[in-house]
Amino acid sequence: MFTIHQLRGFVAVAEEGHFGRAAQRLSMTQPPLSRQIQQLEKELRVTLIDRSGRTVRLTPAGRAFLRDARRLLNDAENATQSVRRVTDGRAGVLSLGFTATSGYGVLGTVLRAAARELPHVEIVLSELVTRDQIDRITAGTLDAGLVRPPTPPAVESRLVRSEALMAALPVDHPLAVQDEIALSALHGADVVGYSPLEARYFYDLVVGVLGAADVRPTHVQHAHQVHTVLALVEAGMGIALVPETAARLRFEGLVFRRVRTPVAEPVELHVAWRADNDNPALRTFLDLTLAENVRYG
Amino acid sequence: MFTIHQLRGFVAVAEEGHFGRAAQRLSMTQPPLSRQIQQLEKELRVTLIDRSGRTVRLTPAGRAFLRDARRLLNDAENATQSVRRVTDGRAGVLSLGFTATSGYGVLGTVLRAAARELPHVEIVLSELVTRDQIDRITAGTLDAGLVRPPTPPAVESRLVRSEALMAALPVDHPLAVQDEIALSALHGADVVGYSPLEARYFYDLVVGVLGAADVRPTHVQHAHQVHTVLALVEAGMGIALVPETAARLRFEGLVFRRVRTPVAEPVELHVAWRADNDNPALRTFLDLTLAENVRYG
DNA sequence: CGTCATTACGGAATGCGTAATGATA
DNA sequence: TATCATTACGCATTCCGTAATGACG
Repeated sequence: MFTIHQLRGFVAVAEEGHFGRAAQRLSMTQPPLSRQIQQLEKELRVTLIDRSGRTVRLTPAGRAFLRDARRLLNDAENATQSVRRVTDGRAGVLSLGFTATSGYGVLGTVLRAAARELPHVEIVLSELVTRDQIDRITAGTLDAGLVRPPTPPAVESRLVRSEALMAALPVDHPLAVQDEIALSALHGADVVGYSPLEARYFYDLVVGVLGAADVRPTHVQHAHQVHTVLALVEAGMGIALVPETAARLRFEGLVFRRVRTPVAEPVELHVAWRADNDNPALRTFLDLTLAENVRYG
Repeated sequence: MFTIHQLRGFVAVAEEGHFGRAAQRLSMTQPPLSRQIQQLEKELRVTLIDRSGRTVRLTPAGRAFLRDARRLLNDAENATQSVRRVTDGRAGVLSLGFTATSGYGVLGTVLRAAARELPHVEIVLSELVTRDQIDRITAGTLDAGLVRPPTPPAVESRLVRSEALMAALPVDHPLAVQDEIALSALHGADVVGYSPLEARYFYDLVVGVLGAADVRPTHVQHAHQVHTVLALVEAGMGIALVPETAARLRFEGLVFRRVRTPVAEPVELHVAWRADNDNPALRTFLDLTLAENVRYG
């Protein structure tokens, strides 16, 4: 196989049309350059340069090879630049998990910021519940995840965004006339809740918020996912407490109202990753995700 | 810049996941392979392989570079094959001239045969009169041309196809009722002829054919190109003698009739080229063009 | 005969293989 | 401690530069 050095030599000679000038351009003397080309030709078993005259003229094969040689040199240079970008975290592949709910709000902001700031980083997305994300992060098949707390000590995590709870209720519900709904108003009301296993975080959150206020509603139904909960509300099964961003899911006949809770924004979304993950794109991705304009943008 | 050898080494190690086996595959021992990779990494200023354990694990940068390295090796191999095809005449660029009239018949046959037999040869076409084709062939800017004889001694040429002359005449012309028209029928008739300068070959041909038969028609008009001649015939200016393949130009209100000439097929088309042309694609192209199935296909 | 490419030759650098060392599971 | 990668060292090859030769205009 020929050498990249030989390609350089050939391209220089072809472009200068002169061994002497080509050698000068390559900071060397003519003889080794002459041998380089000879060796390249021997390797290819093809004559690239017509030496019948004293002038340098490419053969048809030489002209064809010149294009390929230029492209190869260019690609080699690009490969170098590209791999350096990967170590800088400015290129590469990052696998990112996210929960269904985070997809309505934070994920879009994060992806837009990444597309803008890290155009060479390809982000591979997987919608997964928090538990599965943590498993995969631990196993090393996921670089980062947008998850609900808590996270085990084995993985790092930081708060990305916290948001308020809102009440979702049918537009014709008596409470819908109010701008803001007190927790006490839910006492005895029909409430659509979350599955204690599959939606552990929201289950605990809602139970905690209502329990602290000593409000005991009637739990009429459980669902795994926020959009299912909203569908049940729309079907008239009751009221639900959902994160603020879920209000982006426009359901016909559904309204959202502020709920005053002890903690103003009790719904937390964290980004989680493994401390010893060596993907450089992870660092730049985390810097980006934890930047203020992404957290609140 | 890194070496193609280093790329080979890296790809082997990455694929085998083991320096020893990779070295075996490359028919060498581990130590130089190990150094090859180190040098590649030093050159790139990037760590490609995680050596923390005893196992070979690629870093994210390594995974990214593996793709590029494979592609570069593949492209280099392809470039070698490709340039060899050029010297075989099975690839490359061939510039071909043709006269407007040859475009109606032979050219299509030639191009179809070339596309079938020489798929890697790109044929660049130029429509030019014979005189300009000869000039460019002599100057070396045209590899071959489909021309009318005669050609000067400085260029080689071979007959590609000869064809009969036909009379083109308006559908309502008195002579149009005959299947075949005798030259003597043209005596005194209005005939649309060819320009003695710009269409020298056809001018000489028609004058020669008619003169030998001692037929003296009335030359009403000259034109450079066959399709112009036909347009004049259609306009009722007279009869014209045109090559057989020109009958492919379907003009409304125009019919073609056989003409009995001393030589059955007096219209010749030749392929011309310069003897010292070093484009290997020219040889294969000529072989193809002069093959029987192209000459008569 | 002057310019330009190729061949000739000597020294430096590179690269492989064998042997020794180091590190990990 | 056994396996696997890296470092150490000696030898062959490669590659560059200077000098000499050859060829075209």
